[in-house]
Amino acid sequence: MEDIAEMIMTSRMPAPIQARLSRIADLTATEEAAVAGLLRNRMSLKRGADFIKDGKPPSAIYLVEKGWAVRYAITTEGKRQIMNVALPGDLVGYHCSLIGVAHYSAMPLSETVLSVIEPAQFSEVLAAHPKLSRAFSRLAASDLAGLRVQTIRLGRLTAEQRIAHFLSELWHRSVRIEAIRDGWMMLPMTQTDISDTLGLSLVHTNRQLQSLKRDGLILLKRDRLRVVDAGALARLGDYSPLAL
Amino acid sequence: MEDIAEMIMTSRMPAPIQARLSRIADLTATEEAAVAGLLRNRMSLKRGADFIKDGKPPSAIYLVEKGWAVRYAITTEGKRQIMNVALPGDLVGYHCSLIGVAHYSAMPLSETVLSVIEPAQFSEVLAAHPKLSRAFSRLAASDLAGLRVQTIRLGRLTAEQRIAHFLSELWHRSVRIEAIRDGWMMLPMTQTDISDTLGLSLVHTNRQLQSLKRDGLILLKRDRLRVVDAGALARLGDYSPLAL
DNA sequence: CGCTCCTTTGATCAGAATCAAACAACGTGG
DNA sequence: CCACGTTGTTTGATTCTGATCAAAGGAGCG
Repeated sequence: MEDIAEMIMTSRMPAPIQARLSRIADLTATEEAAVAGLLRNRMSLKRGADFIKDGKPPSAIYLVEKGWAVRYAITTEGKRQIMNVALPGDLVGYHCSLIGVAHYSAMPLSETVLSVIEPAQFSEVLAAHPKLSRAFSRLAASDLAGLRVQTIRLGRLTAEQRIAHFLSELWHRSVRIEAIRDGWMMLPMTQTDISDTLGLSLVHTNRQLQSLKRDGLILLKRDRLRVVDAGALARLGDYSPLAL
Repeated sequence: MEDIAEMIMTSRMPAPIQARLSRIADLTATEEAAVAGLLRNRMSLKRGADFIKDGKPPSAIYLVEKGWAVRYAITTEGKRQIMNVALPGDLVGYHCSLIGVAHYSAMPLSETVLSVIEPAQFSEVLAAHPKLSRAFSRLAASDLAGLRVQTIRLGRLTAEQRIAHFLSELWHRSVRIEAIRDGWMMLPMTQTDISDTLGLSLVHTNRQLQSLKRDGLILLKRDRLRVVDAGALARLGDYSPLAL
């Protein structure tokens, strides 16, 4: 019974965004259907395939369904800064499509499935459903909040703290979207990706990660992470989960 | 004649936001009046008087009319990180009011005049005027863009570059809002404020500023800044003005 | 099996933090 | 109107975090 109900549900609206929105506002069947209507086009990309390019007009709005993606920019000196990481259920490119030009690039970190949303259709749906409009505004607000946290992380935390803080955030967000399996989280980021997110050098990132392992706070294999002592890690990185 | 026309104009909608919105979309008289209706309550605050407090539900949305304000947070170690600076025409607290809790504090850097907007009234107006709604969404988008730029600045620029980049941004934004008088810009920030924005120590900030003065890129007095060679400063800081 | 990408280690260097203290400007009250 | 306290700026000396350089291991893949 449960299963059937769930299947019907997910056949209407893909799981990640469904879970996300339902935590923000509870939607009527009509509203859910409207969202589902936006998400009919899927696209599968492999690591590194930019789907938004800095300086170009974005061609769509993207919803991450499976896998991870990052927003990033490259300085004239060729250094890369990753601004944030988008997990399943996160929307990428909405605000760029408002301005008409992307001010960052976006790419998947691993094999990733995206829903491709037509901007015009998106604004139609928002206009027609005020409750959805509000829900998506809140999603945008949490994006903003995440960026502000990134600012603190880069500006005022030490290398060790940044890593502890960042891993805490990833862990916490993964818990929220139920992406922890058997106590492990898939972590499709290289250490280079992590350093480019945290404004550190690769070598230093590597050493700090090792130190966290040595201290028994985390376990880290190839592409999986396990946070052993989430409390201690959060305290070390001065991390507190965002409201919402 | 000009003066009278201008006075009528400003009696409808205060100058800073008027200029801002009109660059984004051209509004009808009705829409302008709707905005003006939101901005009837003014408030004057002195430096340091928090009008948004981290962790508390924000009581209103604020529009900076005169003076500068900053969004900031304090780490558990007591370090302050300023996330961004709000100049006249900038909106503060909109997204916090959506979430219902502020994830930063905000305070004026100097004697500052704010318009206090009732959140409920604000969303009513947005609901009633789709064009305004879109215009404010774009404002929000440029906020986001500014934060992303701050991320790059903190993560991948050297101290010298950060300062050059930041001063370039302030200068450019001041030009946009016509706040340059006789080639000088009011800069109501202490060097401590600047260091807390750029994630630097006070001492280092001071030395880098002096170096920019020595190199003839800027002139800096007590509370005024003059950018002598905007091109060189921008190049040094890898700054490029945001679209919009 | 050989290539490529990623991680790890070692050694050195430099940018920026910290510590300490003097100096300058400002506002206030006597 | 000046003395004084406060806040902000400047300077000097030292320390340390984290960058850079160089190169060796590992893992996955065609």
